[in-house]
Amino acid sequence: MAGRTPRRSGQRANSELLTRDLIVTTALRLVDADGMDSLTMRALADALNVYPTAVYWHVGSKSNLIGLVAERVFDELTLPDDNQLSWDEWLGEVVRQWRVVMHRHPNVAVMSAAKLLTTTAALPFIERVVAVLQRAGLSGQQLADVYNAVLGFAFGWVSTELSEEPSDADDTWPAEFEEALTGLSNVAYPALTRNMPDLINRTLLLRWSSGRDRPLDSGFDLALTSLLDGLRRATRSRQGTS
Amino acid sequence: MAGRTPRRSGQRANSELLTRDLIVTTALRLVDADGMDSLTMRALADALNVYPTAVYWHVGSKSNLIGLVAERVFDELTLPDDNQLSWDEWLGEVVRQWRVVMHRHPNVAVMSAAKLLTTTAALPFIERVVAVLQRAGLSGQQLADVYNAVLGFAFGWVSTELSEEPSDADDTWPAEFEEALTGLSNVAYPALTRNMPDLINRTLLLRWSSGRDRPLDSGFDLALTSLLDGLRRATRSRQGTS
DNA sequence: ACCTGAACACCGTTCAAGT
DNA sequence: ACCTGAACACCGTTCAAGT
Repeated sequence: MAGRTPRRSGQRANSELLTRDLIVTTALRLVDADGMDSLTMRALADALNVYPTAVYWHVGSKSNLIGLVAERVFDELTLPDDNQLSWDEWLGEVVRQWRVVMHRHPNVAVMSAAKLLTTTAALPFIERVVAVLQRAGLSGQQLADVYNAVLGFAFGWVSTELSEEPSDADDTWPAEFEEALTGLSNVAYPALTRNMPDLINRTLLLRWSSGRDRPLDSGFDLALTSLLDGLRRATRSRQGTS
Repeated sequence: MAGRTPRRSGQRANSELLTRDLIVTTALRLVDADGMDSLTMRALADALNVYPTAVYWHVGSKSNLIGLVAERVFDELTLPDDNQLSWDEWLGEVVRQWRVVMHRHPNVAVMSAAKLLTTTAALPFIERVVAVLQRAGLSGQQLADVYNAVLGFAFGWVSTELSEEPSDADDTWPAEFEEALTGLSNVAYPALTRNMPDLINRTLLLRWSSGRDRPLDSGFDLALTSLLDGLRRATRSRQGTS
């Protein structure tokens, strides 16, 4: 097909030169538009109007490129001021911010929870989180536990909310799944059938739409406030332990 | 190479016949052994000593096969008795069980949070969860919110814990990352450097080992108990509020 | 019904060569 | 330094044909 082959002349089509930055920007655009699977080195090269190997020269490998895309999304985070807020309020705002950004880039969100990120680009972010926890009087193992509890929740919960729908193209599975759920026997599934109106396509394992189309706002709010409430009590009762 | 081509005779090598069940079992074995990426229809066919198209006849497509593998892992869950336990205690046990099973199949865990699961196989599990919440006096939107809060935490947090390390083969990034973290300036990163011994390779974004090798037990425990504690208070204070 | 065998349209990545 | 061009060893999936 036309468009597969880059320009034949020595220079690129547009006046911009091929840079690492432009590559990452274009990659993020592809991922946002059509999902992580649609990010191929060849499609990316096509979009940039160069040969795939030109992309390799700038980013090394696909997995490295994916890391760069994740960093780019990280940079969209703007952290709240850490005065005027208690540590749990501040962390709550950070997690909310995280969710907002991830809803802008759901395909990156899903990937971020799946792949271990080892990037120094997140260090300024982490410094602020640790500083807030330290100022709250936490230290040692307890500081690490609160950190993991909250960030694990933020990354994981939002990623689960945004998990991607199967793309079997022509498929009829949403209709079939809905039919199966509405047609459930109320003797075999008494609790489920009774509460189905509040659950169907609104809860995990009972939905066919991703949180991209149907955000689980109230469930997220409840989870976040409950977690922080519980953490506040847990840290208050045995402050400074170990 | 040898081994690529199935047997030439009419029948399979071993006496077992090729069934959907055997295919799923073999697929799970491949995924557990070498990760989700190593599950290719061709490698699977090789392991079963048939042509790839024979696998297609039984499972339809790769994405359908992945769903079947997820169901297989789901079946390993054994739910606790729901008498003798309060609803939050019971849910806590379920989430712990979930984590135990996912630690047995980390590659499936990561995939489960990334892909939207629409399977009727989980319905008996869901019925019990909803029944427990209902018996606790929850209903309507509040029931759905608690459900999403807890399951989203279970799926997401554990998936984040178990996220997979990059596999760039020969790579030296673990050592480089560790060096970057230990060599941090304590004027630029005062809180981070002060707490680094408790954080390095033990917390999200500051680790190069997956939770498969270094489980985040205490962080998980704190998060789970805090979440449930908070949920108990939140539901008690405004019971029945739709 | 169940499987073989060949083919199509893709992948990520490497290597040599150009400028 | 930066990119072209060709090639290698793979993919998922479809289709026709065998038994």
